[in-house]
Amino acid sequence: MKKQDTSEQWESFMQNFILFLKGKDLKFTNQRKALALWVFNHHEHFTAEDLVIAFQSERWVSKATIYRTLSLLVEAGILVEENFNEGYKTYEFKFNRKHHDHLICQECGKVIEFENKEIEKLQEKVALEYGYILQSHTLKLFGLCSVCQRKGRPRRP
Amino acid sequence: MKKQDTSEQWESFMQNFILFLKGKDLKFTNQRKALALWVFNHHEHFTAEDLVIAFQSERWVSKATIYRTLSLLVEAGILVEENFNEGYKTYEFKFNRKHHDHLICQECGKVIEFENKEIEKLQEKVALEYGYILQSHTLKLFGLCSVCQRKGRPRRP
DNA sequence: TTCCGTGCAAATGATTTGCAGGACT
DNA sequence: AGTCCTGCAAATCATTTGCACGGAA
Repeated sequence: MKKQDTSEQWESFMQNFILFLKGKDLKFTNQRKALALWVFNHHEHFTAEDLVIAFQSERWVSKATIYRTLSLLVEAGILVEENFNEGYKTYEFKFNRKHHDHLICQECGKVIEFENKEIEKLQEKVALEYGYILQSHTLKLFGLCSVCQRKGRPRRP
Repeated sequence: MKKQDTSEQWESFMQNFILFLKGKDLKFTNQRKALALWVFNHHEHFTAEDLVIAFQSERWVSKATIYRTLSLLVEAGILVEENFNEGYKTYEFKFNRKHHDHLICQECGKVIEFENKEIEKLQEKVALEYGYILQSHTLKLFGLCSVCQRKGRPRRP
């Protein structure tokens, strides 16, 4: 919470990104810096379109660069791609955050992050039963949040 | 396995589809019947493209009708849509099949279906903790199957 | 200076839709 | 007969790419 912490995180974050770029002989441009700063400040889920709106309106970073940079950030392990529902990708800040899964309200779209060690253990067990080495997983729970439950019959007419 | 069983399943399946259509004042056309028959015989995962290839080549059902019918089959509860990986949808036969989750090999793409009651119970518990009413879920485990483990270092160069 | 990056617009690929003639009930 | 359907081609939507110029190293 202290300003100092955030600033340190930022340093470490940016260093990480710069090293990643160097390792691939890529340049640390103003656009990449600006986009990295934006994602650093938006830990919630967002889409490419969100970035387009934020940056294209100021005539600052083009759509093409946004998509190209998002791919880099995913490759660098800074973001993860999620396919929640519709025909577009959702991104989530991952750098230095521990793994979690999602609980999604089908009515309002609200997303809650949760972590459950017991479930993870059972997943390992299942993988073993089938002779798999588990590398990663995705768990999404879809339901109705407490607010939407109260709104009565929530289905479309 | 007995012929009789399959035939009975088919009757029940088709009746179900016809009733669904009637309920929405939709017609049971030859195209819809042909597509329903195809999915009934393809319980594995498939894509819209698979159907296009199967039917367009014989100049029998158009792409537009395939997409429109897939939506109907999902609405009827006969198919479920999955977003496994890339930029297209995968469909899976659901009618009269019990729920299951997936274990996917990242090397060869093999998909194993599994069911784990303990995990499902814990999911209910998690949803409750956050005040959600659970409606459905998706659990995907990604890993290496036993065959691919033996092939040595399986990463791309 | 030398690549690499960027912006633009055009290309792509999956899926959707408008329209006019055809097929169920 | 009256709807609902289908096929076609054109339209969308998110995302990708080719190309010529501009900017980091």
